[in-house]
Amino acid sequence: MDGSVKERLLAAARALFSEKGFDRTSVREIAGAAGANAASVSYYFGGKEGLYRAVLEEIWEELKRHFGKSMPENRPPMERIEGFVRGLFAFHAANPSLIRLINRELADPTPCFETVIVPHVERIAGILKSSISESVAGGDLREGTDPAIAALLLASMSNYVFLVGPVARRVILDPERSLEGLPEAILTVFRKGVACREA
Amino acid sequence: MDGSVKERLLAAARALFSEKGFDRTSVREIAGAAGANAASVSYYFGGKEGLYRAVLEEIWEELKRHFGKSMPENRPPMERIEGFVRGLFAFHAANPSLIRLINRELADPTPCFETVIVPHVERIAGILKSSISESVAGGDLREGTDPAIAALLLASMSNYVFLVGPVARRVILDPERSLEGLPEAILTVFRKGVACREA
DNA sequence: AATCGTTTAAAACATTTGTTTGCTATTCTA
DNA sequence: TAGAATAGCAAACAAATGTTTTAAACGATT
Repeated sequence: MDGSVKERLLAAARALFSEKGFDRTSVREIAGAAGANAASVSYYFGGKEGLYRAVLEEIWEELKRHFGKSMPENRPPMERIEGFVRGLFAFHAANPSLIRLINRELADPTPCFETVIVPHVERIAGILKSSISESVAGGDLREGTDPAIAALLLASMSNYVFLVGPVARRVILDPERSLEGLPEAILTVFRKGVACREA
Repeated sequence: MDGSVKERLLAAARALFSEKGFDRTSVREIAGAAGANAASVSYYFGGKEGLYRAVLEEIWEELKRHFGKSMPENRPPMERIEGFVRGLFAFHAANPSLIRLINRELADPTPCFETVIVPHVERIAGILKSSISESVAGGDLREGTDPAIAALLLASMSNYVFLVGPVARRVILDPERSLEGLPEAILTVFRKGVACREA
């Protein structure tokens, strides 16, 4: 075991919460995986929920950094939109089963939702919506496009696969199919769906 | 209270499971809402999971009937595709917060997943994919369209809003915006995204 | 070396969970 | 009508959970 108990708890909690969700993970299980005692969860994080909150915040910080790179502010809006989709897929590739933690929170909010999730989602949604607005103004997307709806549909396509998980992926996609071409497919559908000129 | 205890349990369980999910709903809570005793859950359904399974099966039967009407087999494939989207939205409108139960199961499978969810999803996915294939063959959708990916993206757009629930809808869409025009927006994006001629 | 605050573990604790056990009332049947 | 089966409930039960308590080990500082 390397790292402090606190760090190990955080890492173990992250893995277990990601895989099974908040409710189906017990503090004893986390502590066991971290090679620590169950009491240390309350000691360091004030309880199970505090640990969960810490995990969520850690993830959002990473996602923020990630989007900071894939959606550069100084680039044209259409590039930021593409960066959103590609960045999301790349992040997932680097952290399998992790986005499910966030999405699970979107589907079934815990008390953390309002304090840690909403602000971050609002931020990303804001960037996405304004990028779309700018693209409309700049003539890259069709006049009359509703930024909120367009953002929602883009987020839908980009998130759903990860949300429904490998099991459901198996049912809809072919069993051994990779997600290789999906970001491009999404962008193509998005572009043709709301664009007024070919990319 | 009307109906037998068994029926009342089923109705209460359906409402509570839909709203809060399996883990966060206790049998005492269900029994209380049904005006019955907690023991009756084990008595009639063999346990909490049995009751949950019964609820899921009931919902799928309804959804099946619903899709049977909105996706008529004797109509052209593009109409079935439209029927999928409109039917899903209509079903949701009639049963708010209910599709979340199914989607929650997709995101976090319980033991019921393999036995009750997979077969039904496979069925719908099959219909969707073959409708898309036929549309491609018939010239309504672009040559080279991948039916599996197209079906996945359509399902993504149609399901995500309901999955993330009212709370997250608030964040992405405007607060008081209705879902009125969404099915048409989805179909437009889908058509333009993978169609080769305007609808 | 003694003392203080921090860290860790084991055990005890209080709750909540789903389920089972008896027992009572009702309903159907012979 | 007598008896058996079913329906329903309150209470008891066992297991699991998150948390608190208690105490021991450790490390730095004086």
